Amino acid sequence: MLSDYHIIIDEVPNVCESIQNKHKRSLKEFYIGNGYIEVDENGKVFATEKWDRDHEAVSDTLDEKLYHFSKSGFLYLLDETLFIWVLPTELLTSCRSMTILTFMSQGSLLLPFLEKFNVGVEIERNTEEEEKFRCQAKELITVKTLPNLERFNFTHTGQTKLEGKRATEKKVASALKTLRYGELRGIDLQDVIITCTKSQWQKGNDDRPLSTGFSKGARFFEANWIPNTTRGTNDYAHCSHLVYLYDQYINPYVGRWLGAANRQMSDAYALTELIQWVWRSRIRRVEPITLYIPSPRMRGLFEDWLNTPITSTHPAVSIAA
DNA sequence: TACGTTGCCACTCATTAATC
DNA sequence: GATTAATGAGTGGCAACGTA
Repeated sequence: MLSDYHIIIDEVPNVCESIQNKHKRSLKEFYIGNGYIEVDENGKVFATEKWDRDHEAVSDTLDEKLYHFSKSGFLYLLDETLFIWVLPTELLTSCRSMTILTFMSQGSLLLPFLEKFNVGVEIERNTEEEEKFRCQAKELITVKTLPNLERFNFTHTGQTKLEGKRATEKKVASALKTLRYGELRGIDLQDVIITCTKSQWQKGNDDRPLSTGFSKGARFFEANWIPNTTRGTNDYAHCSHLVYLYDQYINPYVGRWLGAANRQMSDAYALTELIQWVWRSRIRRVEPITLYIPSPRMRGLFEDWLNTPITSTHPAVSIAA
């Protein structure tokens, strides 16, 4: 059906997404031991005939959602513990050609993914455009830290482990409050975007969120909290101030599976994700912004990129697959 | 001494419970 | 169902504290 078409996508598609963690023992005993799933050498999960026959009857114990994912052929199991959804490579290869326009392709998981599944790739880049983009960013972005939060661990795990440790959460809230009544005095919080793990910012349903964790007592709840993975929206293109409470790493299971578990890849990934997030703000309208990044690693990566002229020996930035 | 940071109090607002 | 009271959460502002 697609074989006559040349397809162009202007954003890197998500190649995988974690669905669910299971304890190794329960997975071995209930899913594999009882003969409901089989897993091939690549990690692909196949529902057995037994699960086909019994899936409704055992749905109170074995996850029905996983059954449907596996029947669609999108389900993989990593290290006998993490179920992930994987983009079917046929979507990329069944057309005459697929071109993906992107920025900083070396930081996306798409390249190691295509390599793992032996999909041929040609990479083209335009260093002149990249350099223009970088120069403009350097001119428009003021990068700042939040001194009191530099020692905090803002990785996903770091933030998750803090949940409920009120004394520590309060230090973050306190730093935000100081920012609000200090440097951000007079700034409408509707013009501010902030990210951290969702559970450290709000609880309850999304229609009527209640503040919790870092936002509790921070006087910052009116700001626009958006996920660290946000991309492809113009809803925040009016925002002038950004607070980035994150230290990004590739999910270690996914990283190992894709052969991308190294420092260089991890840093490139973190930088790409950060840049995607920053470009939700009014910088996309070529207006100046102030960006607060307390994590020394993330701030260092961003400032290095901002201050290093892009030459032709710089890693590739756009791909054509 | 100046300035940044933190804790506390009083106020407002939204929600829920109680009463008619 | 409408009104009122009680409760909880969030906020603004200020005073006290700590540090250079």
